[in-house]
Amino acid sequence: MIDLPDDWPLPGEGQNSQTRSGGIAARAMAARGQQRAPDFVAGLNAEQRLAVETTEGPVLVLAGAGTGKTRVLTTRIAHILSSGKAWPSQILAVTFTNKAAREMKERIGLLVGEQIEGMPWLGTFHSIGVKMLRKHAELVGLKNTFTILDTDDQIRLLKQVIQAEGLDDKRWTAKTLAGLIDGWKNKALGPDAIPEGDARSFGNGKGRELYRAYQRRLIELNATDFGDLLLHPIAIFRNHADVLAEYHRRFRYILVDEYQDTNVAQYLWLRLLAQRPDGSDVNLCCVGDDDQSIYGWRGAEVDNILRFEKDFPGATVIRLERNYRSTEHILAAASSLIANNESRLGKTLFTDIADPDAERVKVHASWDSEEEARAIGEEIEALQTKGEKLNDIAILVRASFQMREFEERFVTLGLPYRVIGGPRFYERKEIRDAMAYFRVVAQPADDLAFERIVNVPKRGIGDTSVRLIHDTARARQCPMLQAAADLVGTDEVKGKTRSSLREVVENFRRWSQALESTPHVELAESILEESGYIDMWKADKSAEAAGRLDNLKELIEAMGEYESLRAFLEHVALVMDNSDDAEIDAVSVMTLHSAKGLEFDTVFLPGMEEGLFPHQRSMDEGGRAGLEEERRLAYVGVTRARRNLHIWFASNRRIHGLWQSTIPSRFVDELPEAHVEVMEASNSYGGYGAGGFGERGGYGASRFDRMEPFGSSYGSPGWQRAQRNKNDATRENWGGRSGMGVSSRVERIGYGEPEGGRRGRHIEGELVAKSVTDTPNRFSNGDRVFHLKFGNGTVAAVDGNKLTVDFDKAGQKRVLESFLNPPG
DNA sequence: GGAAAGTTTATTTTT
DNA sequence: TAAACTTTCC
Repeated sequence: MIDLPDDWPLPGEGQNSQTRSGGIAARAMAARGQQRAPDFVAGLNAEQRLAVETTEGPVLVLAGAGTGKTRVLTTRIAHILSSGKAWPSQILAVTFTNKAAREMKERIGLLVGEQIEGMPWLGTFHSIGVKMLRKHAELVGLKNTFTILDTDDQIRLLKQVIQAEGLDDKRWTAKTLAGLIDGWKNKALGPDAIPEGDARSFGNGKGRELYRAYQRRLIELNATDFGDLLLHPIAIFRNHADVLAEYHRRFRYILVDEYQDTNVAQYLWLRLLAQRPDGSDVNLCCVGDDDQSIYGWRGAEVDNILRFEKDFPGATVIRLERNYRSTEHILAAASSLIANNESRLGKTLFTDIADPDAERVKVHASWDSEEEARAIGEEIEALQTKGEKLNDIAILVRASFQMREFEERFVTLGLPYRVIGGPRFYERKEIRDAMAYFRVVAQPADDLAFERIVNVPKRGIGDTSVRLIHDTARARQCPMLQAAADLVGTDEVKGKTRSSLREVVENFRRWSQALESTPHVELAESILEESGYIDMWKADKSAEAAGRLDNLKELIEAMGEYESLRAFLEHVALVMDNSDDAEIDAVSVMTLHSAKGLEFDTVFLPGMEEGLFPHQRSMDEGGRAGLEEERRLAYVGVTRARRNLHIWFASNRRIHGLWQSTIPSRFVDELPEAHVEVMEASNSYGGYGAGGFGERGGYGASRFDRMEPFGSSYGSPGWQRAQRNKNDATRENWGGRSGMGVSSRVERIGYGEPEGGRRGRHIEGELVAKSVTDTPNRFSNGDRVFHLKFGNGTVAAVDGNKLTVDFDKAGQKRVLESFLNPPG
C-alpha cells in the first residue's frame, strides 16, 4: 500500500479504450459471452433497477432497512464496470467501516466473476484519506512515513500540550480537550476557524492555542490523528488545484455508503471530489437511510442526507421501501414507531411476502432486570430445543452494562454466547507496547511510542530521565530517540540509567538498520526478545501473563500476512476489526449501535424503559433531536429481526447501584396494537410498578416517578400489561430450573422491603449453592479443570460447591463446581 | 515502586 | 454497586 507512483492503468488494461482485455470489466464481459450488458439487474425490483441504471448525475438512494442496499451498491458498480463506463480505478467507493468495504469487495467480485483487486479506491473514508495523504504528505508538512495516532496516543499527547501551557491537567483534562478537538475536526474546523466561544470555553480561554499547539506537535512527530486523515486532504484540495484536478480527472463515479452517517468534514471532502470546477461533475451516488442515523453524537449530520437535493441540484431520489427481511408485523412495528419522528424524509417499508404463520411482536414485562435475563435465557433454550440456531438469535441492548446480566445468566446455563463490541485486541496493553516498539523502528520521530516503552520493561529510566530526554528533544527540535542518543554521550544521565539508555538507543539503531534487510516477522520477534519485553511477561506470575504472551504470539502471526512492517502498522491503525468466530453456534449479545447492518431470525430488545431507552442523557442533552435519535436506534433494533421480535421491559432496575422503579418506554406504546401480542407471564411474574407491595417506600424517589404516562398509554400494550400484573406479584409460581425457584421467591420477597434487594441477591447465591452441595466435591486444590466458557484452569480454593479457579486464559474466577469438568 | 486507601463516575463507537 | 482512577503511605 506504500505509494506506488500511479495505479490506474491496471495490468492488462490497454491504453486504447476500445481494446480492453484482461481488466475486470473485460473479464466480466467475456464471461457473459457477446451480451453487451450483462444481466445483473435481472433479479432486481423496479426501484433497485433504477438505482443501478441511473448512473449519470447525482443520485440519492434512500434505502430502508432490509431493502437490498448493499445489493444495489454492488450491482451498480458491477453494472458501471461491465458496461464499460469506467475502469475499476475510476470509481471511488467509500464506506464507514472496514467490514462494509470488505463485504462490498467480495460481492463485486462475485458479480463480476472473480476476486477483484482492481478497485483501488474502494475503502473507508479514512483508508482512502491515508492513501491520498501518503501521496501528497509533503504538501502539509508531513513525510509520507507518517504515523496514525489512535485515541490513546492522542490523549497522551494532549496531556503534554496542556501541561506545556502551564494549565492544571486535572481541571482541564486531556480527554475533554480530545473530545472538543474531535468535534471541531468533524466539522472541518482548523484552529483558526473554531468559534470564539468554543475557544474560550476550555483551559482558561486557551482552547485555540492548545489546539494549535497540538497540531504543531503532530507535524513535529510526523503524525496525524484520525480527523487529519480527512482534513489534510481537504486542505490539499483547497490549496492545490492541480492535485484536486488530478482526482477530478481520475474519478468518474463516486459512491457513498451510509450517507446519513457522514459528518461535515466527510461531506466537504466528498463535495470537493464530486464537483468539478467546469460543472461537469463526477457522478455521485449516495446511499443511506435517514431513519437509521444513530451517530449524531459522533458528529454525523443527518442534515447531509436531508439536504442532498439542494446540494446537488437535479438529483434523482430513489426510495427503496420493499423489504426482503422481516415479517409484516415487524415492519408494521418499525413503521409505526418511526412515524413519531418529525425530521425525516419519509419512507414506509412494506413486504409482499404474506406469511399467515408470522408471529406478532411480543411484548413482555418483568419484575427486574435479573428476571428479564432469566426469562430470555429460558426462551432461548426453548428455541434451541426447537432446533433454532443460536447464531440466528441476538440480544440487543441500549447500553453495555446491560450485557453483564445476560452473560452471567448464560454462563450459568452453559449457553454459548458471544459478545460483539468490547475491548479490542489491538487495545490491549501488551499489544500496544509491542506496537510502540515497532513504531519507533519504523518511524524514529514517533516520540509518543518512544516514551511509552523507554522504560518498559523497567530499566531504571524513570520519570526524571524521561522528562530530561523529552525537554532536550524539544529544545533541539529533534526526536526523543535522537536526544537520548546525544545524552548518552554526556554526563547528564548517570550510572545505571545511562547504561540502560545506551542499550536502548543501540538496540533501536540496530533494529532500524535491520528494517530493510530482515524479514519483518523475524525482526519483530527479535525486537520483542532483545528488548526484554517477552521476558518481562514470562517473569510475571499474575493470572493474565500467559494470555498476554499468547496475544503477542498472535500479533506476530498476524504480521506474516502483511508485506512489510509499515503495511502492518497501517493496518492496525486503520483496521481495528474484531474478528468474530462464526463457526461456533452462539447467541449474539451486543449494543444496538453495533447491530446496525446485521440481521437475525429472533431478536430480543430488553430494557425498554424510560430513562434507559430512550436514554435520559440523550433527552437531557439532545432534547427533541436526542429523542428522535433514540427512536431511530429503536427502529434499527426492530428492523434487525427477520421473524421474531421480543421486547422486554422491567419494573425495577439497578442504576448506579440503587434500585429504581421504572416505567415502560414510550417506544413500547408507539407500537401498533394490531401487530403486537402482550405476553402473559407463564412461568414468571412480571409487572409494572411496585404497587403489589404497597407504597414504594424504601427506594427513595426515582427520577421516573415524576414522569407522566405518555399520551393514551392506558390503552397501550405496556400499560395493560402493567395493570394486569400489578397484583400477581406474590402469587405466581416460579417454574424455572431446579433449585432456583425457591431462591427467586426469596429474592422477590426481599425486594419488597427496604434494602431487600441486596439481601435477596445474596440469598439466591446461598440457595443455589446448597441445592448442589449434596454431591461430594469432585475437585480439590491444585486440580486441573475445564469450564465451558473459561477453558482450562487450576483450582485455587474450594468453598463448598463454589470453587475459585485460576483459568489459564480468563484469569481467576469463582464458579460453581457443577460447571466444571475434568480437563480433556 | 508498589500496595492500600480514597475518590470519582458511571451511553452509544468507528476510524 | 463497582470499576477505574488518584492519592497516600511505606
